[in-house]
Amino acid sequence: MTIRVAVVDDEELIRVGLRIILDAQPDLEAVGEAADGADVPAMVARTRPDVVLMDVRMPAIDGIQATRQLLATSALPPRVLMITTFDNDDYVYDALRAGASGFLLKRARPAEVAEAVRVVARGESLLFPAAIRRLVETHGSSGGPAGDRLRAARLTEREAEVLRLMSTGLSNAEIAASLFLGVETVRTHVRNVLTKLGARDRTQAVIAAYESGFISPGG
Amino acid sequence: MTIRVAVVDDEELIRVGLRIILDAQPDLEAVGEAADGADVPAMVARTRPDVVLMDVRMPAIDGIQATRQLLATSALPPRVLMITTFDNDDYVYDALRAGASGFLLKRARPAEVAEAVRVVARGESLLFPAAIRRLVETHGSSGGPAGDRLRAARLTEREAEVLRLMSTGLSNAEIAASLFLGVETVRTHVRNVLTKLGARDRTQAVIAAYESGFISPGG
DNA sequence: GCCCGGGTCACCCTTGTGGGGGATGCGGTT
DNA sequence: AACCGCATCCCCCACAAGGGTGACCCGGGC
Repeated sequence: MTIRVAVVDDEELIRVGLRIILDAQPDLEAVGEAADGADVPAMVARTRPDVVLMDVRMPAIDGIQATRQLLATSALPPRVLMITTFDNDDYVYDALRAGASGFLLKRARPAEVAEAVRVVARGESLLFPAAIRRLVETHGSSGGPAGDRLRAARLTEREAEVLRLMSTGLSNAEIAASLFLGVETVRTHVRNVLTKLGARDRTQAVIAAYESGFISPGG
Repeated sequence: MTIRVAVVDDEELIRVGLRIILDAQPDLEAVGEAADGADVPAMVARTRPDVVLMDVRMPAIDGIQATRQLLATSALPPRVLMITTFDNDDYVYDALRAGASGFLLKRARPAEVAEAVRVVARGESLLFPAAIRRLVETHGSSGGPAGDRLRAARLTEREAEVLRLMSTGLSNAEIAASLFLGVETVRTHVRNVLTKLGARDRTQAVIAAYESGFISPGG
């Protein structure tokens, strides 16, 4: 029932810190560590984590490569949460393509770390705080991995419907009128959509919808 | 208090479909139909609709001409919402010049149709989601009631820059920080962008940016 | 039986947003 | 000189939006 988590980072300080944070949660359990991407396959095979917190920059094999190997060679691969400083995240797109489920800021608070682990363990994704911004500005998703992420966000039918209406520019009240619902209900759905997409507001959610291919320009 | 709507389209299937959609809404009422622009004046005089959904292409008199006649000859003309497939939008300017209040995609979802009708019935224009396409970059022609709208859609460099940042999901404060401006300045630019695009809020503006090609998914 | 996810709706609270003004300076144009 | 578009910044105000929390009902799985 507990979520098994492994930590991959070349800095021991980070590993220890994350382990403490994780073990402090009743539903999380730190089951393994690795100091380099090269050690990941063996460690994962041994400890069978549900989620791997993976640093990007590491001496021998970096987090992107390690993630790619992991998801390509394993039968039931764990979810991978990339650890990033956000200072230089040109690799965001590469990480998504490699199959990462989301991003975790190194300066995230313990509660955020724990929650992020739970989210990806559920099979959902954590696109926003770090990722979409770069997706928009730099390379393209081109209906590729980002689309999988959004689909993996597992919106319920109602939430997807609300997101579609949000993406046409409707306000909460208008969505409510269109679906014959109360505004409070729409607000609930919108809130769930924002949470699941990691979006801060409806604008970011709509951007995510476009960037992921959930919505296509021109219809 | 119900909004009276008339449908003008040469395809009966479209007319029936729209009528069903409209009558399904408690606040909308389909009051008239016409199969060609030539029949519009008489039909409008008889049924006195608040909004006319007008197809562009019709056998004898097309939607542009019918709209022009309607708004020129009637004392209190109804609002006209052009129905378009968006395949060929060369007539967008002509439609706006003729006095159309907005555009409706033929593949629009029922909820969107209903909402579009409500919007134009309120006297607002609906440049969404079809018409923006060129407005951002291109400048319209001159003259006519819609000429101002088109000219107004020309964004200044600063406004375009702000729109770009809005389209990455940034808040006003974040845009201000990015451009080393005061928040009030950004608010002014945002307000101008919204006005020029006919958008009600930043979400609609971002949608317009995507729909117009001003922003493309994937950068 | 119970639990749980989904959908529905309610309340509180804070803040960002957007609409309405206006003011200033600056660089072109006429 | 007068004008105007543009950019910058200021005020007030109303309200939608978003976060947090809790509630109810339903249907399905344990």
